[in-house]
Amino acid sequence: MIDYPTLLQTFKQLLKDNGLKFTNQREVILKMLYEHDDHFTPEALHHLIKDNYPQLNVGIATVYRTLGLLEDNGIINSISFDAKGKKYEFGLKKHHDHLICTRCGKLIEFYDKMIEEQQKLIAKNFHFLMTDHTMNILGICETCQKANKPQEKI
Amino acid sequence: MIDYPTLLQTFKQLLKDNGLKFTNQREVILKMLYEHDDHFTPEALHHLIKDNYPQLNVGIATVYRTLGLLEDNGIINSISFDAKGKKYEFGLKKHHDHLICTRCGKLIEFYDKMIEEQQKLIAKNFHFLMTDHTMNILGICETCQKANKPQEKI
DNA sequence: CTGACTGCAAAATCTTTGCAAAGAC
DNA sequence: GTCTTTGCAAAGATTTTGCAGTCAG
Repeated sequence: MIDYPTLLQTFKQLLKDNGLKFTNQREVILKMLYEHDDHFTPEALHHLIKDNYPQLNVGIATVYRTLGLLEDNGIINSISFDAKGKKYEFGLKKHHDHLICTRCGKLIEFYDKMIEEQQKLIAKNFHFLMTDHTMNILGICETCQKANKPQEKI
Repeated sequence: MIDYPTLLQTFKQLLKDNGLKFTNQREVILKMLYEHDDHFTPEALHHLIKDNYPQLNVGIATVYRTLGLLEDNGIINSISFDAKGKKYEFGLKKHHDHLICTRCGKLIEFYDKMIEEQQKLIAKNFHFLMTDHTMNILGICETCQKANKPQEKI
């Protein structure tokens, strides 16, 4: 995976190329997503940053604006799992797919060689030059299954 | 696919089994989703119903409540596409995935048995109760590869 | 009759926007 | 110094909830 100094360099160049400015807020948001191999809602990320960099006093609006910026440039990815918004993860890492719990929103990453191979085959059969793919398996995670064993809501 | 009278019967039984009542509003919402092979936001569905059954005067809250009820029982599915909410579709039909051309935006549906089976296996390994899954293969279609047209956003 | 359902409006969430002050270059 | 960015608060957009009247069984 890309190392942090290189990532930072790339990010700075990207900003420069677009007449944008490199700010502490932008760096901290990038860094948090790089360092944590996890998926964050904008709000969770905001909390995390406030805890780690209280003196910066980052506003939630800046978090949203920076996430949009990073996503537009392919540095992070977002996943929509329900009506309660998106989750973001650092994007420049090994390809993987997701299991998403539709009750608690938990995301689990997985990689399956057979599926990757099969996708290549499908693309080939349709004479498609595959550049990317996403797969989400939606369902109910083990914890939620146990927690809600008796079906109550009709 | 299930025929409407059977679906209605199933729905009524489901309600009865849970001490819930069969109402005109609930039937109309079910019927709309059954009859249209399309994806609706709650708001779009609300409009459609108001246009078709103006005398019922269905409230948006009832649409949300009924969609939740139907989804919880697997009669309809929801898809999250961005932070702006979900779309719903009738759920008791054949699954398919998509190939998407990033140059011309063409969308090709496909179904692959091996991938479907493999997904089940993955869900099982994670003790996930799979309710749905989506797979999109992004790339360049045959036509666009030949045309070698300049890249543009979908 | 009784308890569930409904529409309405208000509240709750989540995200975006306007703006004056602060900051990057 | 100039133009972008920021935090704040207000506005938007979407979804949920409280409640009194209505309706199904």
